Amino acid sequence: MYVVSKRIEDILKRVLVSNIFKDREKLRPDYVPDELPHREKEVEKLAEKLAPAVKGERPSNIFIYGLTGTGKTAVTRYVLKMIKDMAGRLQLEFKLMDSYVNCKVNNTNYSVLVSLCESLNEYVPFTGLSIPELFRRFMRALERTPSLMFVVLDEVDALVKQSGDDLLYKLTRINPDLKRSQVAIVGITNDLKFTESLDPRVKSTLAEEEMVFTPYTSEELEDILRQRARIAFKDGVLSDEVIPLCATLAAREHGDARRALDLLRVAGEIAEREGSLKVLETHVRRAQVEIERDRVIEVLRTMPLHGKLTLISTYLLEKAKVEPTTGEVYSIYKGLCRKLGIEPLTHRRISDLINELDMIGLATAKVVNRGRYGVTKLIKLSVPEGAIFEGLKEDERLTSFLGDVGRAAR
DNA sequence: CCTCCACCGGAACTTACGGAGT
DNA sequence: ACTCCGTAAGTTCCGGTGGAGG
Repeated sequence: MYVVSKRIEDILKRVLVSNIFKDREKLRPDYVPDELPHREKEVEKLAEKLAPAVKGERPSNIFIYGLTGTGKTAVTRYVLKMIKDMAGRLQLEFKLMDSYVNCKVNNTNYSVLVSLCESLNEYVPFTGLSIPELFRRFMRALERTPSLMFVVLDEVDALVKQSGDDLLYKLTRINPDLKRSQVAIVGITNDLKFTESLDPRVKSTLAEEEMVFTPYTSEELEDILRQRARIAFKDGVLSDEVIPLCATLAAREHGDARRALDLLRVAGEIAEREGSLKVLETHVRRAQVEIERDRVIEVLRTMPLHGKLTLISTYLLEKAKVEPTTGEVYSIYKGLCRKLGIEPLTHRRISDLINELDMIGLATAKVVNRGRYGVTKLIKLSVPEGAIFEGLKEDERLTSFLGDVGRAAR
């Protein structure tokens, strides 16, 4: 008892007085720093485009493209914050507001509208109403006070893929129906050829202006990391090679700043956990493995049963040195279902589940044409099997034969 | 040069669910 | 109590595909 409470005390102490961190929150992806290194031009350009807002003129709708972690969201937040600060000092006779919606999280028309309403302090039920009714309430809330509202739709491609562009169409044409207020849309996407999938009518109004964010280079990432490290870490705890390594690793992933910051933060956490006084190269290496591993386990935890079975089927085929094609996976999958005494899904559905595995990044699925022998998908797992087993073992529906699978693996 | 495999993937439809409005 | 609504997951149906092998 004494030993345990002593250890808990140690843990608490370590959290309270860190050897490593000054302020860990500064490394979180949603933290917007006072300056955005190597995005000065973008900040300026976006500010120019949005500036008319402070005069009460509706800015053009803007579309921002760029891969993940290139600063799109940060720049947008940053500029909007400055504009709102400015507006606050000017005492305008209208309200300047913004609503940020992440469409990857809210990827249905309904939930996007719900969060738009909520940002106007308009309560709406999370289900039950019709879309037109929801839209009406949004407009009513908007008209309560004269206002200019920025609607930021982050990862808007996810919304369109899921639910079509109806809502986008309606939003782009809302202004003529508003008497006292105005809406400007900022669309953000990391799908570079997203607008091709849009209705031309939507495209022309939504993307009146366009901006493209290019990936950070390794050197630029280093600057970003240095700036954050200064405020997040205690002085002198980072050994020299840490920041360049994080930058290089992230640059390999198309210059993803979020990735770089994650690496740095987790490396710090690992160092802290083992009571090291410095963050070393080895901590970064281990951070890389840990991030990936945690991601896999988390994804697996929330994956539906049939998705898991599809994954296991692929795994078994790879172990048996059979090329996993859709057909092969499906027949193994059916066998697993029989063992579990559950109804298998259709071939068509499994084909989709395989695509989902690809999308999540647990596997890659490539369509191959084998001429005489038809067209199929060639599936390949892209994560270590250890992490897969780790993620699956909690599922008690699988425990009965997961042991067998494990043994077969050895 | 044609055929034909073994699937791909779009689209419409079904079912179940949670809840609103009346 | 009843009807209406949107979403998620899954099924059914079906036209399309492109190159190995005849």
